[in-house]
Order: sequence, then C-alpha cells, then structure tokens
Amino acid sequence: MMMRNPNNTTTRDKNKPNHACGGSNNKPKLRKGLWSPDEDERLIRYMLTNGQGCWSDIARNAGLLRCGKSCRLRWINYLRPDLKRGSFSPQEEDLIIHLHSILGNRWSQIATRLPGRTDNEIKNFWNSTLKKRFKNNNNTSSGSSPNNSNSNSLDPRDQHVDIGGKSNPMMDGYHHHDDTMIMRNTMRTDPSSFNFAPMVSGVGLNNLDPLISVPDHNQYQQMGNTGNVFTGLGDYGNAIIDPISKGASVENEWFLTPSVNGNAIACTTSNNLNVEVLDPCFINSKTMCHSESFKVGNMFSMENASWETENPKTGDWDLDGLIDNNSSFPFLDFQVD
DNA sequence: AAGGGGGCCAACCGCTCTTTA
DNA sequence: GTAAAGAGCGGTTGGCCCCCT
Repeated sequence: MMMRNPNNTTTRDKNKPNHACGGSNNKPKLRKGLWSPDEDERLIRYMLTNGQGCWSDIARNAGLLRCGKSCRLRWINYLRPDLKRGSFSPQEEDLIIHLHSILGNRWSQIATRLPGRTDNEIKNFWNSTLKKRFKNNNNTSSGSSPNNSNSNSLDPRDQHVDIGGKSNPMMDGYHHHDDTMIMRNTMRTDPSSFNFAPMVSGVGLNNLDPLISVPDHNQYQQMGNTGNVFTGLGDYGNAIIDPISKGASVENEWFLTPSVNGNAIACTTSNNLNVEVLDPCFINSKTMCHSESFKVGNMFSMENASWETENPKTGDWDLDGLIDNNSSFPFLDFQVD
C-alpha cells in the first residue's frame, strides 16, 4: 500500500479554504491529509467500542483533530473490519462492468452490491483500469465484437447494437448513456423467418445487450418451448418473458415485466405469430409498470421508430427493487383494452 | 544509475440530500 | 415552513511508487 507522509500538507490544503471541515479561528486546527497510525488506532478503538454515531461527536470523543467527515471517510474506505483487501477478482470485474452499465457512476450503489468493496475503491478501479480497457477495446476491436462501438465514447452503454455482426433493421438500436436521449427500435419477429437465438441475445440477455455487456452468463437462457418466443432469465436477473408460455392466447395480449437492468420489457402476441418485444430502455420503469395512465398503445406506436424520451432519469427507477430481485420477478400482467 | 512519465489510490472538495430543531 | 447541521456522494487532486528509457 502506497502511503504518503502523514505529516505532509498538500498545496491544495494550503491554498483553499476548508469549507467542509471547519477552520474557524476559535477551534483547534483540524488535521488534514494522510492519517497516522495513531489516528487510525484511536478511530478503530472508538468505533469498535461505541459503534457508529454522529461523526462530529466521534471525531471529538475519540480525541481526533479531524472533522467528522474525514473520520467517516477513513472508517468507511479503509478501517472498517469487513473490508476486502487486494485486487478485484474477474467475477468482481464482471459485476462492476455490469452494474456500471445499469447504474452509471453511482459508485455507492455499485459498492453495496460488492461486499467488502468501497465506492471509492470501485471508482478508482473503474477510472484507472476498466475505463482504459474499454478505450483500448474501442481502438482495437472491429466488426462483431459486442463491445464494438460506433461512437467514440468510453462508456460501454454507448454501443450500437449489432446482432451477429450484421445490422438488423428489425432489431437495430442505439443507447446513449447521458440520460438525455435513449432510443431503440421496436422489434417484431416473425417466427417463420426469424432465427431466435440472436434475438434472445439482443433483447436483454447478456453480452449482446449494450446494457449488459457481461459475457458468459447465459446459463439461465432458455428458448421458449412454444417455438415462438423465448423465456429467459439472465444471470443478473434481466428477464424476458414469453407471452405465449404465460398464457397469452389472444391477439395483442400484453405482458409487462421489469427487467433488472432497468428495462421494462413488454411482450405481446400478434395473431399468435408475431411477437413484439419492446425495450424502452430508459423510460421510467415504475411508470411503465404501475402508472394507470400508461398506454401500451404508446409503446406500440413506437414500432420501427426511434424516439426520444422527454427526460429519462435513471434516478426515477426503483433500481434497488429491480436489481435486488434477481431470482423472482414480479411479473406484471398487462392487458390491452 | 538517474530521472521522467504514468498509474494507483487515499483523501479532499463541493455539492445535494436528509434530518433536526 | 424554514434554516442549519449532518451525512453522503461523485469528481478531482496530487503524492508516492514503479517502470521505462
């Protein structure tokens, strides 16, 4: 572990006012910079004895000349006994990439799903390693790579969906990650002429889905036994339902299901031949699933057309519910009038 | 061997959100 | 209802270390 000299004060420390950690003339000057072993020991001893409370009180009661904020950071990112040390495992890397594709730079939310890892650690890992890796992939990959991007973005979500290396006009889509514009075409398949495998991959299962980008997690992938559609549950819970196996028997019977990756997926039958799967991506999944005002017709009208959502904010989602519920989705039936 | 550049990562900043009085 | 304080978050900085030349 690289350590700076705890006695050092950075230029930034010297030149900038300390808004966050006091700095009042009446109070003893608070220490900044690296923590000394003695400070660590004081904080550990206090936390183990008294537990977490008001951080300002902790700093004071532990006899530390630190602001509460600094104590909190030190404890959470370094001293906590349940922290995992060492480099990230490939599984953790996969999970970080996957979660980042869903959550973006919400490091704290990503960290809650990697026990023993801190948001700071993950953020640093992403910025120093994974981001660079994506950049290199973009520079060197060509054609059929799932990570191949038509944009210059480093963000794995900015990926053109290219099924099997060939652009499929029925399944083409593009994701833009910046919360302002997401579009993806409706998909319509005719089972008499369509090869389902790429569809399954392209819709929401794993590595061909620009929102997923996690290879080798297809173990739950199933083909629908109707031969018409598919039923799938990705390793991380991204679900796709087979409307026919769910009992759809009439034309235009719709089913909605929230996907863990934030996509609310709608399935329907049309003459029991075509299957519509809509992946509105960044549209508020709560609205889709729960709002009475939501009209399936709105989705239907988007068929074969890209669209812009008004203001799709990832923060609107019940991501906790979606992501945590990996194994049993509350499939929500949705009946068209 | 020296030194310069780049990577890593601890820790800070500034902001927003939440809680409390 | 509102202001202040506390907590938490993401972005950023910069010191230390390693590696390459």
